[in-house]
Amino acid sequence: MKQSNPDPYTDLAYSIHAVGARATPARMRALAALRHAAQPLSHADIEAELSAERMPLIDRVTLYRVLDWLTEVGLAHKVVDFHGVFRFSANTPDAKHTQHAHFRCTDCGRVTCLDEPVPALPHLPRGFRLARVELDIQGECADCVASH
Amino acid sequence: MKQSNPDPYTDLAYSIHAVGARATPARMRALAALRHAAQPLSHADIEAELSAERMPLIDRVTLYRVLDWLTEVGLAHKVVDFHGVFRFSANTPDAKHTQHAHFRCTDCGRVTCLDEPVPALPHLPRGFRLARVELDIQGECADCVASH
DNA sequence: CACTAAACGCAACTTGGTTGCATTTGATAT
DNA sequence: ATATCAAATGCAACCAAGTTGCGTTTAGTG
Ligand SMILES: [Mn+2]
Ligand SMILES: [Mn+2]
Ligand SMILES: [Zn+2]
Ligand SMILES: [Zn+2]
Repeated sequence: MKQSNPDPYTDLAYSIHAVGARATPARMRALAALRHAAQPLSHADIEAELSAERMPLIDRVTLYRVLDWLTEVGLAHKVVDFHGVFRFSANTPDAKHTQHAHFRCTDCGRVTCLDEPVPALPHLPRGFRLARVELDIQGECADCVASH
Repeated sequence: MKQSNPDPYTDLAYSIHAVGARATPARMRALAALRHAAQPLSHADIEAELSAERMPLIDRVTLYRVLDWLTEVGLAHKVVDFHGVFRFSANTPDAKHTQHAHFRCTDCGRVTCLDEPVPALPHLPRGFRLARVELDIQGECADCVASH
């Protein structure tokens, strides 16, 4: 368990060891991809990125398992997009991405983080227990509206 | 274009003719299923229901096309659930289902309509155009929490 | 360096959804 | 009533995303 990097967040192996697990290449590379991404990535997105890095290929099943595992241990966040495809994002230490909503442009496909906080939920009937909430907002971004 | 039923909403053929299209068995039966449903139904749900009615079977491709068509003309509403599966609900004339959120129990799978209105959205950056919003709330319902 | 639980790679499979095309049919016009 | 034809259907083949089972490899530990 070497401690290479002084910043615990940017050190991939450190982050993985921190949840008590083995820091394998597949996990580190997938997590790196998520951390450098500007938007939530699909399995296909990540597979494409990883195979561009000229390194040994990671099996697609392994990648599915790694992504679900990252989600399980809280290093990533999993949501389903409007096409029914799962997308993953890195959970920053302060969990920024869970605190705000995302806007997806139907034209160019870009995802914009909305800076305002997610609105308060309608409160649940007595006895109900909340697990998670997903808020997806779809439309056209300013660029696409302008260029019509 | 016979006008059999005095209530235009409960008359399936009427509703379909009203959007200028042919009232076929597949369309009427699918729409009926959605209108009688207490929750949004998946393609598989509807297929099961339709094949229980002892009538000629409707091809699965036709059902996919009918559901997307109903959505296109505004007779139905299409959303994607937490598993990435599309679910459809009938659009009542006053569009009730678009005005409130749904709670899905991870245990028993039941969907509960939350009576409170959907909270106000975070407002969008200048120039953005909103098309649709999807709010999904997941957790355990009171029954499942009680029976642990 | 040896050990072993944990992770990986591969093949096969499943589910949900789509495409192309030949055949049938609902509504209209005669 | 019947002919007509765009619109809708049925079928076969295909695709994309995700899962399961199992034998092999490997990260971390002593
Ligand atoms: Mn964000
Ligand atoms: Mn799918
Ligand atoms: Zn755009
Ligand atoms: Zn329940």
